[in-house]
Amino acid sequence: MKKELTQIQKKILDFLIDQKVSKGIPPTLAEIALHFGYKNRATVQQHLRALEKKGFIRKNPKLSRAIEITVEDKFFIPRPVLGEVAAGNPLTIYPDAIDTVELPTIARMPKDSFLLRVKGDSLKDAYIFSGDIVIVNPNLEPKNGQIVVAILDDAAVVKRFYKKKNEIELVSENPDYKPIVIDKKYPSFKIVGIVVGVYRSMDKKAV
Amino acid sequence: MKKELTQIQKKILDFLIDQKVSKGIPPTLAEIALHFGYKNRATVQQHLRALEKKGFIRKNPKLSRAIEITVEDKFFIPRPVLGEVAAGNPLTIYPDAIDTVELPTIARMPKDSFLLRVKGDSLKDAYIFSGDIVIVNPNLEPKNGQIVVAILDDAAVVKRFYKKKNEIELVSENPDYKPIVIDKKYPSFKIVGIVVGVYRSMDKKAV
DNA sequence: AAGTTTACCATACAAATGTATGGTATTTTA
DNA sequence: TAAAATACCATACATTTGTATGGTAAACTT
Repeated sequence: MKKELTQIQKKILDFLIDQKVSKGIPPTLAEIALHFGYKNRATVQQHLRALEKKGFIRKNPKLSRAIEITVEDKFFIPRPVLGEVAAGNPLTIYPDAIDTVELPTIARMPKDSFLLRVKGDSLKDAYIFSGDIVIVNPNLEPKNGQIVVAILDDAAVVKRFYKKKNEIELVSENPDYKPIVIDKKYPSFKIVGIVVGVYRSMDKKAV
Repeated sequence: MKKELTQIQKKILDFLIDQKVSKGIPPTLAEIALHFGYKNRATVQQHLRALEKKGFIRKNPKLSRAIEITVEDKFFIPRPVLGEVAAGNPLTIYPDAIDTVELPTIARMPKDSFLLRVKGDSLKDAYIFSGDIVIVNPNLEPKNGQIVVAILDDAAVVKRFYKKKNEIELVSENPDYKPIVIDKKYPSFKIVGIVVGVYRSMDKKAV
């Protein structure tokens, strides 16, 4: 049996994954048809049948929205990590995803938050370590003492944020690193978002 | 308007959250009715109407499974923390939930897993700290080097697991703590589960 | 050249689904 | 004590949904 997907089948699978990740629920046939402009559900039906035949999804017959995505591990869907962010010295942030993190299929990432993998050890006294995944919300105003992700000359850092009179100070918790002081008018400085959580999977830690 | 939930309404909300987290999709009215033993969907219908009236969910009319949970931030779902577990000296584990944690939906949380809050600093070299939430999966076999939760005489510890010839060694990463050595026939020793993830919220860290 | 796969369409239908309406009994609130 | 909310039940109905069947046209195997 041929296992490769056609262009359209791949687009539909992408849509299924995207819906499941962003909306939390798989779409109905009608919703898929609407999205792709099909005039009836039978067309979608055949694409799904092809996807199931090739082993990418499993359908629970008769139940609505019961499309299981069986690529890889059933539990996890790779999510892009948008870049690496330095806790010590700045690292470049990549325009495209540089890596993927295994997130559960059940996971629902809000559209406005994203993930970054931390490199470096300057935040070790804030208990964030190299390899950890930080959850970044770009739609929050930073308050003093919060940990933020900031862009400095095309590089990104994750540090604790302090607003002074005419400058902003980004401090590491690790005394080995000096605080970064930014004048408010510094052109290429931008707060990317607030770190709202840290997540670390233990999978790879076994010896 | 009264905002408090009745016992049954709370149970139904819990079920909605649980289904969304574990299955990824909210249930249909029929599925809820089946779970609670109701003979028809109209009963569920009224409970959902009450939940919506009190502002805990939002329904997208006419669409199947279109139940949005609107409690607090949609990003975080409250999950019970079953007890506290010692990374240093053993602590008692509580039979009922002692607290709830707003766990991000991105965190891996299989249905059979549960949460424990860590106290103590014996695992600080494994980057787990007092106050962190560990996600524990009780249905995995421990491998050498993995971090496990174990029960010793009605108290629980979280330590790194090493299986030797005739004994099991539970070691701290912190050199201040001596390893615990357990004979395989020790009666009240039991592995509770494997730590599959660590989560820490940043909310409270702002100064 | 013939067969298969792909990519759409249309129509039809049973089951699932959400919803409306009305009923009964108990508990809570005013 | 009366009114309102709660917690179930039953029946009914229009849509939604998944699915089956059959058709057309193009692209790609063999």
